[in-house]
Amino acid sequence: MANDDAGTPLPRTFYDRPAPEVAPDLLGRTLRCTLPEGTVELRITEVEAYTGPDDPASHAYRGRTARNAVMFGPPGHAYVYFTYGMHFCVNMVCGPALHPGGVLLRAGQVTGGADLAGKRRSSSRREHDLAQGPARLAVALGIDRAQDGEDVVAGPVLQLFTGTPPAPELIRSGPRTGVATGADTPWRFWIDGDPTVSPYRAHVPRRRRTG
DNA sequence: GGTAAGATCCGCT
DNA sequence: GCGGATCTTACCT
Repeated sequence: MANDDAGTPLPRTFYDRPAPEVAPDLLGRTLRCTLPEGTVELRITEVEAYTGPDDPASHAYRGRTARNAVMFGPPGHAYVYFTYGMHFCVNMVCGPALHPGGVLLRAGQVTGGADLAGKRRSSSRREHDLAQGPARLAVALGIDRAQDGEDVVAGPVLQLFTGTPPAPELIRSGPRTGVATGADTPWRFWIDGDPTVSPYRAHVPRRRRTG
């Protein structure tokens, strides 16, 4: 479970910067989720940055609501939201004082508690897709709405450690996945060549079900 | 009070 | 490669 390579906890100041700056810095970090069921650890391999009023794709774009309130709070907390009627996604809240926003965790390599992660991800066939995609990552870690607002600096449920960041030349960036607006903004970051990175998909509006 | 669209995933073809 | 699942949120009247 506990990984000796996890390193030391990331301090609050790590998150107190604009999301697009924090996002690439999160690659290679170790995220640990400790629940009564057990502990799962993963190495972050793919992220996306979202900011505030200047970012039409961000949940914070239209101001504070009950759903996105955590994004407007102090940095270093988890913003967990429910989408598509069935999926949870996890963000790290960044520098809200000056730049309300967060970083969506899109994929990771499970490095600890793979048995438990695999149990939760029963449809997973291979190790590399245990946390390949934001909703899969949340399932593998056991994260749902109960973790919305969790402090990822103080813990005790979610904690981030220094881990082993990739060499700078392995960090790639490109347009964000599945967003309707601001798709030209290269705020998706991933580790080049990592098998756990999710495939890019452009946004496709879903047609209303014809009655 | 009604409705359209969504920071997605899975199974089937 | 394509379409269905499933429900919350936010915007419109």
